[in-house]
Amino acid sequence: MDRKKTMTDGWSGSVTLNDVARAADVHPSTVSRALDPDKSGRVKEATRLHIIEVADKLGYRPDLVARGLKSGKTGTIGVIAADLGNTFVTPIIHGVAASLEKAGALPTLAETQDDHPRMVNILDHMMSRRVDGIVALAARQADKEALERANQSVPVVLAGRPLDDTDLIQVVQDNEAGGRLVADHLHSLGHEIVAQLRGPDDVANFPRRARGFTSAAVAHGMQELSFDEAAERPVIDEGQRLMDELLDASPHLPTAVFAHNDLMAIGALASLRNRGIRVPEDVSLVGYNNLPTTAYLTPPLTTVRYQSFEVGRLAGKAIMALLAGEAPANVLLEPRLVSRGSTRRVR
Amino acid sequence: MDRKKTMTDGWSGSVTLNDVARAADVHPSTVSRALDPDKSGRVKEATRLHIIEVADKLGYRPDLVARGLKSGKTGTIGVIAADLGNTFVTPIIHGVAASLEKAGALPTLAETQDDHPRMVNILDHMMSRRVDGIVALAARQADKEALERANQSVPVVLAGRPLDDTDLIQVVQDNEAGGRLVADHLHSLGHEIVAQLRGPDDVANFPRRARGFTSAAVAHGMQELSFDEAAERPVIDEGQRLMDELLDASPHLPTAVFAHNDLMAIGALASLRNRGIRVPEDVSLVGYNNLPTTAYLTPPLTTVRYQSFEVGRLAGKAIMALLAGEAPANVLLEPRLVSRGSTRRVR
DNA sequence: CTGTTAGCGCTTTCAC
DNA sequence: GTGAAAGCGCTAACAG
Repeated sequence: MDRKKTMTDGWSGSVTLNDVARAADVHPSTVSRALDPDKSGRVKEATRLHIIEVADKLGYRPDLVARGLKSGKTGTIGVIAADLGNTFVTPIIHGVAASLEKAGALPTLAETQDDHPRMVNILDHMMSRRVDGIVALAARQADKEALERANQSVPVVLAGRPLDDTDLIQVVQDNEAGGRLVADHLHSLGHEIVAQLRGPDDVANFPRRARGFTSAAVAHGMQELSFDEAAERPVIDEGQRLMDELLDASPHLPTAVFAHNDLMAIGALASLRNRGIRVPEDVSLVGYNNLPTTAYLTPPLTTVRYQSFEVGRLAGKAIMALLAGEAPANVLLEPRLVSRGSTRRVR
Repeated sequence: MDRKKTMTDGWSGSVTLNDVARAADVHPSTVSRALDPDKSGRVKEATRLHIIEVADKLGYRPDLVARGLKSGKTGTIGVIAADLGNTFVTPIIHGVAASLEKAGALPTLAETQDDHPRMVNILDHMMSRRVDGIVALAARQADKEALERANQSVPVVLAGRPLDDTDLIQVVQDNEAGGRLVADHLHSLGHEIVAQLRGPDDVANFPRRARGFTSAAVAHGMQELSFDEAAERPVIDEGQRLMDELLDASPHLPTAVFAHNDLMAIGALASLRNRGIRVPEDVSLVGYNNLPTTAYLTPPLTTVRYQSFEVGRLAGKAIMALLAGEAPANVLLEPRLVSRGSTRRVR
């Protein structure tokens, strides 16, 4: 490993603007100008070319940290997720990264584990690092004040998880509409007795889905089994557990079940299968998010498309717009039902 | 939005060490010492407490950018993935983030899209940002020199994707052993005619899996159908396409197929199903990675466990060790076969 | 067009 | 124990 050695006698990365200036026999500020696309006009073409040549030969790399100290901009956007292990957030991060790249910015990641004190810590830490902005995928209602406080210092955009009663810019899906779509779909198939497997209450997506579903179900005159227990976390195991409990608690089977996300639906499917209840022959099942593998389940899962990448992309765009002094609007993406084999007309 | 206003008259984040010094009526360097855990001993207890109190009251946050300029350490580790849309990398990033957090560092992300020039750009950019180290998940053989060059400046660790003929520290799984496990498993079930659906050649994981599989198959006296086409990318669609081609090209069916990852296996399953070929009755099928949903497919997929989170965690640990001047060893994690319903004894 | 000067916020000698 | 002074690498007035 050469690093140790080269570190001592100066590796390529440690060539500074001053070194270039000395080698090119000009003043540092001239180098600064020559290398800045915006200002290279103010430098004589010949010197500019000379400087660039010298800089190249020396392997000069601008120090963005030093530049950041001066300019106040770090080119870094903090991205705060609840849990990077959750496949739902990945496409959002992907989208954010794609948007930032166009502006030469880079995302820096942290995880709250859905823990409020951790969220506060992370916000603090990110301010200390002078991130230019924050995209929060992890917002829970409890985090609202902390996020709004952060927004006093740098722009904050919420992505994928909305918050009630806030002025923060939000890029999310219309979850109520999504819930309604599911109820509409089930109604159109003749279902009259339905139930929900709820995701955690404190993540606004889930109560909104529930509200949309219930309101449409009521409007259609459907009967919803009352089952208010919510999953601790919206994961496969919890879906299975809730489905088990619903089956144990209910005197009669619903003809259709709406699981608040695909992972919970997969768990529900396992629960039903274990008891010999067939999907969709005995019970129809709907998920949410349209994860890539849901189409390959048996039966393929009916679900609601959540354009996570798009959410991330637009959130990234919004944060860059805020930094440019513009005032981006909230975005509410429209859900779309993806009808597959796990739902069928009730006999 | 208060930001604009507060930006003008000074928001909480802009309280500097100098402000604290002035308010506490001491010299800036005393504040610096009082707030540095390592040096707080050299400050009188009373002044220290006073300073801390004042700092708190003013809402002082150290500026990590300024500190970084001085110390040369940014507390940032560059993480380079090929494609954040690939669910295989997410747990690795998750693991890296978890390890870094313990050291107060944060990952900064970029994507190569498996494009070599982009890799070079990203490395450049990350050096410019003075990242303290780099964890590369995206290594292709073509990137070797660029990564080794970066390693002259800051420590580089490879995670999840190995590289041949390099001294870079690597944290990966023993893919050859994984391939052998699959062949052993199929042999133990009496399979004699087998085939592989190959992942891209330029990602060392896949040729290694292929090599391990073939060598064990040969050792067991099994016959491997020659089918050398490799997927462009290791995804569902490509798995389906390759399976289709294999079926079209081969005069007789293999009794078992090894898809180089789970996504390709899912595609293969769809292809087989479309032709009325049953898994596992007619053909056994094996994947690789043990993605969470594979257990819920019909049939549940036999696969090889890849401890991605662990790979990330250890890679993060390795990079922090390198920064601490230690010399971590390469890590080669042992794969484990997860036997499920998609493979059965041949009749 | 180019050089001079100053300083971003912090740490770190070196004095006293 | 604390203060003074210098400087990390860069940019941004301001001169000339």
